[in-house]
Amino acid sequence: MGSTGAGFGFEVRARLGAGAGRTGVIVTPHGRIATPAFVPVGTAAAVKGATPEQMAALGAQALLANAYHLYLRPGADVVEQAGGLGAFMNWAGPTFTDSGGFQVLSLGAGFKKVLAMDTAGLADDQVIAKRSERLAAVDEDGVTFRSHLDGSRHRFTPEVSMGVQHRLGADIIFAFDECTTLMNTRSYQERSVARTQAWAERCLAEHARLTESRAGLPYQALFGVVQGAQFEDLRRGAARGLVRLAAGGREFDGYGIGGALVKENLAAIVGWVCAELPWAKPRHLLGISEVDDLFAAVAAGADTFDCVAPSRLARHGGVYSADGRYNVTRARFARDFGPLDADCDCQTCAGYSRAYVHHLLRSRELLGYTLATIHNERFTVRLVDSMRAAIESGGAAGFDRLRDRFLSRYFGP
RNA sequence: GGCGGGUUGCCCGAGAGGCCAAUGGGAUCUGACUGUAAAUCAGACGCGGAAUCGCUACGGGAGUUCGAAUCUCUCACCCGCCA
Repeated sequence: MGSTGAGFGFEVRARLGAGAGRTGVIVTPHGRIATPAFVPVGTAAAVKGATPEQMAALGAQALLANAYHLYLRPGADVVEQAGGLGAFMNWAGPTFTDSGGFQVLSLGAGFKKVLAMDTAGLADDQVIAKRSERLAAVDEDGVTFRSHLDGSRHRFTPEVSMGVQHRLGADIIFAFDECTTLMNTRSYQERSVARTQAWAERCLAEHARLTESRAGLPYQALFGVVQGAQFEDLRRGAARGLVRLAAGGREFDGYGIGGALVKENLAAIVGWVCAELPWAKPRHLLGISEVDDLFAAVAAGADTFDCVAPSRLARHGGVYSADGRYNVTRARFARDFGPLDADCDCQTCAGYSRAYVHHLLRSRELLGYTLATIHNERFTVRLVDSMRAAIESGGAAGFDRLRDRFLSRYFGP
C-alpha cells in the first residue's frame, strides 16, 4: 500500500492490459473505495432528492460535496461543529469536497449557463459571460466572488479553500484551481495553468500547515488539479508541475483532472495527463459521467469520477437505460407500465413503472425526483462497477468486450 | 320583474377602432443538461407540411366604418345587488 498519510492510501490491483487503466483500492479514514468508481455529487451536503441511506443502498462508495457552497451556507464552522461533512449529512463512508475552483468558471466566464446552452450561432464573446455580469473575478492571488445567494462579496484564495475544506473535513479534498473554458485563448490558458500551479503550491503548503496544526483529526488527502484545456503540452506540463511539487515535506496524495474538455479529446487528455502522473497515486476525473466518456476515461487511466448529470438529468426527466438515454416525461410513456430500464436492479426499477415516474415528474411530486435519481445514480455506479469487475475478471479483453457490447446497445445501430 | 357586470384561442386572463392570429400565465408537445446560481433552461403551441402568403377566429346574428376582439342593435347564456 503506497501510503502518503496516516489513514490514506491507494493500491493498484489489476492493470488494464498494458495500458494506463487499472483497478485499485483507495483507503480513507472513513472506508475504502474500490476503483474505478463513480462518486455521486451532493453539492450542498445532499444528493438532491436522495437520502444517504438510499445512496448507500444503490452502491455509492463515496459522495462529493462543494466547499464554496457549504462555505456560503450553512458555513464551514457549522459542518465542523457537527463533526465534519460525513457526520453532518449522516453518511458514514468516504467523502470528497471540491475546492470551489469550478465556481470560478460557473460564476465567472461561464456565468448564466452560457456554456451549457446550445452555443451554435453565437459569437465567442457572447458565449463567455460579460465581465460586468460575472459573479466571480480571478486575479493572481485568488478569486473574488459575489454570493449567488445574497450578493455579498467573498474572497477565495488557495489558503481560504484549504481552510474551508479542512473544517468541512472530507477525506479527499482538492487544490483550489482555475477552471477555464474552451473559449479562452491559448495565451489565457497558459497564464491560467501557471496560476493554477502557483495556487497548487500554496494549497500544498497550507494543507501541510493545517494538517500539522490539526493533529489528531482524521487525515485528509489533498489532490492537485491538472488543467490545460485541450492542449497537450499544457496538460502534460501542468501534470509534471504538480507532481514535482512538495511543500512542508508533503506532496499530493492524488490528482484531479479538470477543466475544459470536449468528448472528442477526452480520452486523449486523460491519457496525456495520466502518462505524466505517478502510477501509484489515484486520479480523479472531475465532472464526467456520460457512458462513453466513462469507458474512455477508465481505459485512459482515471480511477474515480464525479458528476451531477445522473441526479440533474433525473430531476429533468432524463433516464438512463441499457438501450440509451430517454426522457420519461415524453407523452408516449404515460401508459408504459414497465420499469425505467428492464436491465436495472435499482429500487425504483424493482417496483415502479415508467408511467408512475412519468406522472410524478409531470406533477412535480418530490417522490418522482427521488425515484428517478435513485435509478440514474444506480445506473452510473453500476456501470463503473461493471468495468472494474470486467477488468479484474477478464483483463483488457474483458473490458473491451463489455465496452463494445454496452456502447453498441446504448447508442443503437 | 328592475338595475349593473360579464362571455377572448385547450384553461385562466390582457387587450377598449388600424401597429392583433391577438400580451402574460398554465396545460400540452419537443429538445438540452458532464467538479449543480439547475425540481432548471430553450423552442413549438388556430388551420393550410413551410412562408415576408392564404384561410378561419375574440358567445350567435345584424349593423356603423376605408378598417371592428374593440362602437351600435339584437338574441343567448353566466354572475351580482334589489324586489
